[in-house]
Amino acid sequence: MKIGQISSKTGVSKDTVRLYEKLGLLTNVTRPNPYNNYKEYGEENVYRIGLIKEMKRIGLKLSECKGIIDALVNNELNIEDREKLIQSKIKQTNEQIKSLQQIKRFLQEHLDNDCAYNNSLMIAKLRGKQNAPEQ
Amino acid sequence: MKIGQISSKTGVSKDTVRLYEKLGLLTNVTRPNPYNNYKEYGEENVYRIGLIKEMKRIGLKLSECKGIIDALVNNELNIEDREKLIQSKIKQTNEQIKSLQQIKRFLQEHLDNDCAYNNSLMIAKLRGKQNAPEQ
DNA sequence: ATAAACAGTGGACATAGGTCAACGGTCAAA
DNA sequence: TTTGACCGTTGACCTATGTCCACTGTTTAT
Repeated sequence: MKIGQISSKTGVSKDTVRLYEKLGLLTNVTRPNPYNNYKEYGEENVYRIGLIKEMKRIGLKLSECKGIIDALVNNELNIEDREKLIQSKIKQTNEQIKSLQQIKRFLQEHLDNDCAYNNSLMIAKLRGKQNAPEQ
Repeated sequence: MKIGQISSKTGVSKDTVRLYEKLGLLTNVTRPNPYNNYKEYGEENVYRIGLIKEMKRIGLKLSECKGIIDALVNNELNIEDREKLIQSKIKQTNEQIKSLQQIKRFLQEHLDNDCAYNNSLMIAKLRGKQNAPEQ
């Protein structure tokens, strides 16, 4: 498919598709027609962009997205190295999940304190010298 | 404490401390000495910067960090609005956790396929037209 | 008293990740 | 065949998040 189609199919702009291509996040982009030099994008790039969107949404940088994708499809690595690479990505992901859960607990605690007696050590820590709120 | 001290205590550069202050992420920054105009940072800012670092690590932007901190300490909001704000942050956090778990499952699946028979639908989807790997 | 370390300000610069506009070529439908 | 939608390239521009530098003033150690 041409760039307009993959753009509307994935919901990212044509410029962004071109950027991702330039950054090496896409694959198998060809120019099959000798009379124009339109590029041709296959379905795997739709899939890649979808995955990139998902990873970006949770805060991964494009270079990290590329790292993951490359780890998954890299033909040059032998099985052991690829396995190690993916294991390390999984570890990173686990750590991020833990951090998020911590933040969630943190928020939840604030919420509980708000409802109960509106006085939390953490609020105090964030607020500093101000007086306790009264509302 | 002065900027050098909070900088080394938190591990972020002085410039970054100044940037965070300018962006409204810190609080209670004063200039207690009338003869110099050195700024004074309290312990609550150490705590804030630590929290910011944690949130940044998992991909939150500074504006989002500010959103969360403000939601937690905002005195202007009444309890209901603050509760709603925090609830929405918790919801966002939950969605991020789900995404991460999906990516983790995704990685795990690749790993399993790698070990088992090195041939996965998803790898194929990412790879596109290339031949199946043989290694 | 003087040098070194520290502080503040302003502005330039850097990188990531895009977005947009201009220009010229191409395709498709009326 | 002409018009409008599409494509590629280039380069400017934008926000976010910092970093660095020059200049000035202050504090501290010797």
